[in-house]
Amino acid sequence: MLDFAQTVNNERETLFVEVILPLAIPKNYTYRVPFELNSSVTVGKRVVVQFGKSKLYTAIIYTVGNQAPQKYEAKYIIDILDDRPVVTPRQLSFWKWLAEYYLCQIGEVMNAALPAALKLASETKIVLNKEFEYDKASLTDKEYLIVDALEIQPELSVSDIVKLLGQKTVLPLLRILFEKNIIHISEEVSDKYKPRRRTFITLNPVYQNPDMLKELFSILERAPKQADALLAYIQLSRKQKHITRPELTEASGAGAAAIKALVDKEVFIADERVVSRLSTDDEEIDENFVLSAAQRAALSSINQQFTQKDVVLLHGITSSGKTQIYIRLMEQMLANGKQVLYLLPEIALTTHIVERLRHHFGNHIGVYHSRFNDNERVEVWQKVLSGDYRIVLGARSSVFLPFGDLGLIIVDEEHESSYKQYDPAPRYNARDASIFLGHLHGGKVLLGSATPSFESYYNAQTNKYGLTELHERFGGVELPQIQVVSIATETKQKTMQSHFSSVLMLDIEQALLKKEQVILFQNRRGYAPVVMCKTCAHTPKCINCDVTLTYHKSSSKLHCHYCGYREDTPSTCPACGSAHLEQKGFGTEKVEDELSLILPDARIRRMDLDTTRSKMAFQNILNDIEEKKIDILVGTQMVAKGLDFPDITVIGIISADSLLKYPDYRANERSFQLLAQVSGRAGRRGKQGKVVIQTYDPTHRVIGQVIRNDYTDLYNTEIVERKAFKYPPFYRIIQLDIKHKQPEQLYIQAEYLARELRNHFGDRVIGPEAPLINRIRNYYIRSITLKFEKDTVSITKVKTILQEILLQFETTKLSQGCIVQPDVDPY
DNA sequence: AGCACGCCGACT
DNA sequence: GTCGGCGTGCTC
Repeated sequence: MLDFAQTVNNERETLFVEVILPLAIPKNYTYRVPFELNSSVTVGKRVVVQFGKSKLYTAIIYTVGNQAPQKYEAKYIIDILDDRPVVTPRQLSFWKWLAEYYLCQIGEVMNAALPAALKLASETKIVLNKEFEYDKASLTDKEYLIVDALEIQPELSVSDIVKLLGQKTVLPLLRILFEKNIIHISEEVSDKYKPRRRTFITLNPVYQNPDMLKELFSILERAPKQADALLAYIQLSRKQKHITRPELTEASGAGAAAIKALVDKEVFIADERVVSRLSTDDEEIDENFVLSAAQRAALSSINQQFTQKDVVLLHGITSSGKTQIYIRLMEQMLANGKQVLYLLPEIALTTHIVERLRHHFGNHIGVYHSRFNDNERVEVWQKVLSGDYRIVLGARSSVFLPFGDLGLIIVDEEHESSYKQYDPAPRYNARDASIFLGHLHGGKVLLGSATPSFESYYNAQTNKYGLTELHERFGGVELPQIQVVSIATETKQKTMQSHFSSVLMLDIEQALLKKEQVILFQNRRGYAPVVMCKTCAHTPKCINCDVTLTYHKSSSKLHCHYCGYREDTPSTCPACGSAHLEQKGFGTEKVEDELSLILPDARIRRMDLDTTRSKMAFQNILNDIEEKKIDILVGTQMVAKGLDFPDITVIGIISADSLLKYPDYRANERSFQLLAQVSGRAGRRGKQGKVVIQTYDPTHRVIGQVIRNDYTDLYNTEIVERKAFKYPPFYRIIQLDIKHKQPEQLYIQAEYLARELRNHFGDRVIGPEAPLINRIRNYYIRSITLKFEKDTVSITKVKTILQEILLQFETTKLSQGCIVQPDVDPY
């Protein structure tokens, strides 16, 4: 169980609490505790406080003290929402560390950490003052509209009134009505989380006696519907322990009335229970797998290294059976009474892996990811807090769950860039945060990958982390055969059919004949990334961003992939009026389209952001592959992850060039990871897979390294450049994204900020530079990059100075309208 | 993040 | 002359 220091407070003493508000504000606020709540204030509980003129927020108690603030009169806390803390002191330390490390506000961390349902909704409700008589004629039109609406519907929220009037500024109006005593403003905080309840039906134990049961059936002869219901119950009870009323109604076909009649007769006993929204498959623990010799060696190596090191990197090629090693490690932790967090990239969190682990660990395992709704998230939160869940399988955000005693964190596919959150702050990396989290719990961290990030591999090479390598594919599965095809050569020989080389087509056709499956990878969604006028070379651009619009055939519109803007595809050039518009480049949509022309009988499906937007779509595609309803799957990066199906034997990389040419220092690392990962999808037991890589640059160094599956060579060549050009893992990078609506202002201000930074950090400051995309959502962007030597510069000191500079910058008149967003370790 | 205060253009 | 646009600053 968790152990919270329950503060026992003198009832006469005036207490003050410092709270964290779920806002991006730079400090915590102090509230006064009413005497009657003195004994209930505990760090980590939620309180309701008023902040500002009218807003109520759910805040978390951060500290409890008895010192009255000197400079202001503290407001009272309005209420305490919890009997026991929902956030542990350890989590609060974690939040604080995260805010400091990633240069953001602790309120932003709170927002990322707590499920929305634990942050109460503050809804300002408006009601009429019934005691007051007023002259309707004295009201303005808008005031009348409000009063009239309130006579029909007694309670309206501010947002209702905004909708009603069709204008944003209703508060002054409401204030007048309030001052005229016509309305009341009542604020109500409602707890949004409601546990799910189900009515369960059980048979009155009296009827366990066969004679009684027989008698019951004869009584029910004249009530056939009820007899049906009883029969259905008896049949169901053989299959499952718990039977809900809806299940019984469905199974019996007897209708709700018959069941109710039996409940009234006390044949059935109905009781309402809180049930889990999460799957509650009955426990079944399967221990029957045996590790190979290589796996056993790896496992003992990991265990041995954990005695000296807190972090171990497991470098194991695809299909080397890393998951089974994880399972063994988890079992050890459970035996020691510790909790385990198993992190996976969101995309890899498929029912496949969940079921596999449920199979082993039964209901002690919780799953947590963004596809869950909020009620489900709160439920996982509570069960982790209570210790019901010993293992959590989750995506990035599960590092925020309230673990009591975390013995081990496994970060699978640790190189995945999706561990880094970018958009709302905190811009944190769950892999790096895990290492600190593990440290807070005195637990161990295992990083697993077939293609480790250079940061992790470097740390392993320099003995900061332990290293275990596993280079043997489990069950003797062969590595796929990789063939590189020169697009240039095939084009010259006229053997390309649209985007498909003769080599790839032959392999696809053979696979189809053998009823095997094919994956085609194209790292670009949409149909044509660019539409260009043949006459004047005009290309349509987004109105909000500095990017060309991508043509999507399915919607027949041009889409912006950055802000979601869409417009109709013009039939003539908007600039010169020419009718000759040309589509340049190609995305997954076009690949799918053209392939279906060449192979009309093949069942082709596409998997990318556009086809998996809905909640179940992703899973549906996986199911269809499994059931062999799909012959060829065309997709983006998504297909590289989480697809583990035995009948996929051919993988085609339509164009490796967009990966290799990507203008970023990590392009080679990324390309290798992606190509190695996609290739790993080909072939399984007894079938050697085939990978075809199409490229204009078949002699590219990285392609050679992929073919030889030579990670070490890749690492050794790249690491030299990383050092020479001052990149991680030798340097720490902090990037500052500077945004402004007016480009001229942006340039001036960014230059000014860079100068200020140079005064402190010298030539460690690079830029301002124009990023790849100059403008997003109507904000122009510049970025300043800071590079600090890892060995010799204290990053903590750097951050302190940096924050001072930023604070100073933000308070000068020179930074008007400017937004500066720090991004620490912007992988 | 809200929300209020405060200062400039287009309307009754 | 006011209404209302959004820039700026504060919230315990």
